[in-house]
Amino acid sequence: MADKRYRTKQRDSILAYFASHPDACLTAKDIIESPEIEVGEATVFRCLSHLAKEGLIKKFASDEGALYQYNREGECNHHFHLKCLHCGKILHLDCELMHSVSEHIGKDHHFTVDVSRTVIYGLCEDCDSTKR
Amino acid sequence: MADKRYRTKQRDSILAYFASHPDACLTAKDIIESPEIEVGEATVFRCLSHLAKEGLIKKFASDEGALYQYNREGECNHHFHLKCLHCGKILHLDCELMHSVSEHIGKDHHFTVDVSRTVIYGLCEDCDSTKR
DNA sequence: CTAGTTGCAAAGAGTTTGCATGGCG
DNA sequence: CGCCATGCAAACTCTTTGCAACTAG
Repeated sequence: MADKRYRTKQRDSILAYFASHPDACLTAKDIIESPEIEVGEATVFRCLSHLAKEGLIKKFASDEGALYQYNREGECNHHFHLKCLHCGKILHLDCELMHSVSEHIGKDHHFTVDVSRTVIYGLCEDCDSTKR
Repeated sequence: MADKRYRTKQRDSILAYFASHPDACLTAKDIIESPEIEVGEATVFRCLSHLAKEGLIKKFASDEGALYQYNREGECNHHFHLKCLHCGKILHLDCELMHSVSEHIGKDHHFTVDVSRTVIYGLCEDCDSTKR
């Protein structure tokens, strides 16, 4: 496998795209079809996989293929994320109580929570009100 | 769309398979390749989708395609689930504190948590100890 | 120059759909 | 009998891989 990483314009443009959409969850398709990015399909997948492996972006599974999201230098790795099932918006749950929740699960349920991989699903305020 | 549902032996055998593996997370492939089940590929997908829509099983996304899990008459809909990133095991987090967590998120963060759709990722006790 | 990267096209998985046949109610 | 379900194969989508040309270091 590749150990060294070259800095190419393709890689840079994909990373820049994530940096300019720091809260968005993007599919590979989003990037391939994005007019700002002129990169071959296979390269997009390869870059995404590299970037995810390096921790610069996060990857998670969804119904319509893998989603990728910018990882702002690890600053989102210590809090939970909420994702709205209706509009797809991601909220950052930075809150003391939630830190103690991880501890509680670790101590009392013997399970080491990986906060950065966990997404709590539900409905955001806006979607919840329009749905009733 | 189909509103009525017929009871067929294919549907029954798939449901029985879930009932006999109540904690397992199964892919469509698992079911198609299972020797106990003699059902066409397309039918498996159609049944899974029906069963999920009816709430008899739960569906969630993963890297290798959708996972389906038996839903024991809704009794898993009010607690969180923990999934080990290493061995894939699912644990049921039935605990008072966690109920109040949903409430807290609802009240203080204006987000209505859908417990049944949420999976908390991390490492279970066994995998955590072998990993260090 | 060397090793990683790219783009294209082909190959692969997983899943869906069209259509004629079969089976529940 | 009517209508949904089934099975097969073809179609589709998302993702990976082989390979020759290319480029960063």
